[in-house]
Amino acid sequence: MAKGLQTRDRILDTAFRLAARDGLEGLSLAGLAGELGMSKSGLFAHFGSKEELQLEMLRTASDLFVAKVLAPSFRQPRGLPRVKALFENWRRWATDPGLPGGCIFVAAAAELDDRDRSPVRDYVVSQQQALLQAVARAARLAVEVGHFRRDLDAEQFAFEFLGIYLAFHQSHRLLRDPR
Amino acid sequence: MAKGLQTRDRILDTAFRLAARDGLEGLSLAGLAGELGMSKSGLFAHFGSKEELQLEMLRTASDLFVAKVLAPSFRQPRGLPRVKALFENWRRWATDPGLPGGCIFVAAAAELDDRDRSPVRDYVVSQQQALLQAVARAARLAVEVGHFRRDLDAEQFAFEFLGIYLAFHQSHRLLRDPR
DNA sequence: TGAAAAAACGACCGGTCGTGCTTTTTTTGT
DNA sequence: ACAAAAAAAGCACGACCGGTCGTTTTTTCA
Repeated sequence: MAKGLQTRDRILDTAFRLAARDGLEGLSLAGLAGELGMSKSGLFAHFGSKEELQLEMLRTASDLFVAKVLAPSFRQPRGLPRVKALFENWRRWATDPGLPGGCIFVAAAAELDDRDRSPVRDYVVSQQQALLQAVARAARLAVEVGHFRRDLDAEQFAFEFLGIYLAFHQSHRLLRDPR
Repeated sequence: MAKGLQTRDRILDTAFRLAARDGLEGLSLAGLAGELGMSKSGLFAHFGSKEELQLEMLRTASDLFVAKVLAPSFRQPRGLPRVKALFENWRRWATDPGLPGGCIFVAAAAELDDRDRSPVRDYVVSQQQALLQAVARAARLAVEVGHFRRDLDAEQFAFEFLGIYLAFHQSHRLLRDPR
């Protein structure tokens, strides 16, 4: 009963990498199966539908994001060190050479932005909001500690934080500007 | 000899709107033909390939962007008024209710970011760079006129300008936050 | 070790994709 | 008005899509 879950993890891990480059729709069962060296039907049996595979894949991506970006940052002392760690870890996440295609959430957000509501879209939205909230929380703590101006708008700070990340992501991935 | 070009324009205009929502790959010939009330082959005869259609469509999008955002802004007096107009016109472009799906270039950029080079990708990159340059130029003029600090880094300003735009676009389209 | 259960497989389904080729309809210039 | 030219339609193709199903292989556990 363990072998199944093990392959399932392998599938999700590969799907995660593949989807970062080709998008959520661009990720095809045949292509994924080929990459894994297994049959399409054998792969598909692990999931009830492609949508469920996408959802599970995004969940593993979230877990990885928490493990690599959020958790280590929030282990830093509150205030400026934590905000700086957040920035630096997030930047690393977007440029990790092991993850071609950059941040899946950036790709997914652009892909789903004006689409109808769907479980996948709802999940991406909720994750994005949770992330903005986490950044805002770190900023508020930095105000309390005295590292930031007392009148700082934490939500606005999180918004601009995201903006810099998106612009950096685009410059790095699209324009291939290493700066 | 005029009817052909006229239909061609209609096709490109509709393709432009459709691609903003569904992306460059998501835009299908059958769907586009259906939207136009014409046959897939009749439509296809206007272009040698789908790639050429995508390119032509992006060119019309660029023309529209210049006409609606850049040209009117650069008619404003140099300095702060011009920069403000740039910001405001650009914001309007991203929220134009006539263009569901927001800015095609944002969608295309996310879709193509880590893909191999292609004529379409090259075009999007060149347009993005030209846009950043235009913003930087406006910023430099604002420095000359004395509206901005003398030591302003114009390229950095353009980068952050883009960041705010991207974050705004995402918040508006994905999170549906009207703020 | 052998039977039950889980996992992987291969063939196949209806449908859509982009793209040719041929024919019909519409527009154009005389 | 009529022939030449342009535009649109019709049809078919091979490839790929997500998904189903019955069979075979592998794993698990008694």
